[in-house]
Amino acid sequence: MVVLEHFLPYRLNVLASLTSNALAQIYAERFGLSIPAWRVIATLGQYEYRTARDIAAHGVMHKSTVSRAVSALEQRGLIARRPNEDDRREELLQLTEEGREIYEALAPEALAFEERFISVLTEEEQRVLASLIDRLSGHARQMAPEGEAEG
Amino acid sequence: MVVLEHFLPYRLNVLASLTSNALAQIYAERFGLSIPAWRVIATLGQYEYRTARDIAAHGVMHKSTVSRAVSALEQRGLIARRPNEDDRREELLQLTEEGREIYEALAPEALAFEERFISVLTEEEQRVLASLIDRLSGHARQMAPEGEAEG
DNA sequence: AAAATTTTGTTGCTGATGCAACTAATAGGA
DNA sequence: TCCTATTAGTTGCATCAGCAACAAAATTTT
Repeated sequence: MVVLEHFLPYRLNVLASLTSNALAQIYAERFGLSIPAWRVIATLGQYEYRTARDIAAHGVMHKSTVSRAVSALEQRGLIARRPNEDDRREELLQLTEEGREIYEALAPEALAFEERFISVLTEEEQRVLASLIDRLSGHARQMAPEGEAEG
Repeated sequence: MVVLEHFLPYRLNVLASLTSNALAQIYAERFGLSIPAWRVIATLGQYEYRTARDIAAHGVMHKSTVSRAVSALEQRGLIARRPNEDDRREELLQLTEEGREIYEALAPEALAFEERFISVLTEEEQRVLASLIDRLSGHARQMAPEGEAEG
């Protein structure tokens, strides 16, 4: 018999949703950003220039999700696109000044949230958790090669 | 700076999505069930009689999600509703014979998937992971009291 | 060099989700 | 008892996700 409360995929989903929703509230209420938008901004904050394709891979999102998030962010003036002259299929994306300001306001809050969230665990437990997640993710990717994750 | 690959909420989401998608494929392709539908069936498989409200709480789903899943399952003849004579706002739900057959075919597959999925970890690591997830979930619930999780 | 294939990114469509408003039933208070 | 508040469940609405089809550009094959 499957006891839902003990079923690992279920529990992972519940935990991920709890944290995701709590975080999304910060993104949305304070900065009007969706989770995909946040991932785009976080990627560009980290790497300066990236293409939509890179961002999708980095943020584990579907390319259409990224495309729409990028459009919205561009309209809001938070990121800028510039065609790549060497390969005109691609566009290089980067944060505008305003985009970077938002990133720099948001990043510490995201990290503070993570810190608060994970503070029930000891440092050692945090390391163990990170390692277990890594191994499970690697294994899960092998089990189901294709596919992007939620946004 | 937020390094997405190291950011715990992000990593939890990716892992949960990976497992969820892989599992959902089994539910969907083999039995035509969505995740909410699976949770309803799993709950009724476990408890026999339940109200929609119980199922929502047990499966951490929004009541509208449960309502629609229940309607669909009823139409397919997998569950039956019976008004509670003592409180006619409620309806008691239970699996039909066909519903139970599906549950009994699906449950072992779900458990086998879980087993395969978690088999990269030792028994001891599995226990540790379960405990860490429990503590984090409990803590996350305190941080953001309201709210249901994905379906 | 022409044709076929692959790749980047966009968009129409469909289905799912959560919120909020609603109905019906019950419980509680004056 | 009547009036209000709460609760179970449904449904309209807006949003959002992913798929698949597509256009444009680059790459590979012959």
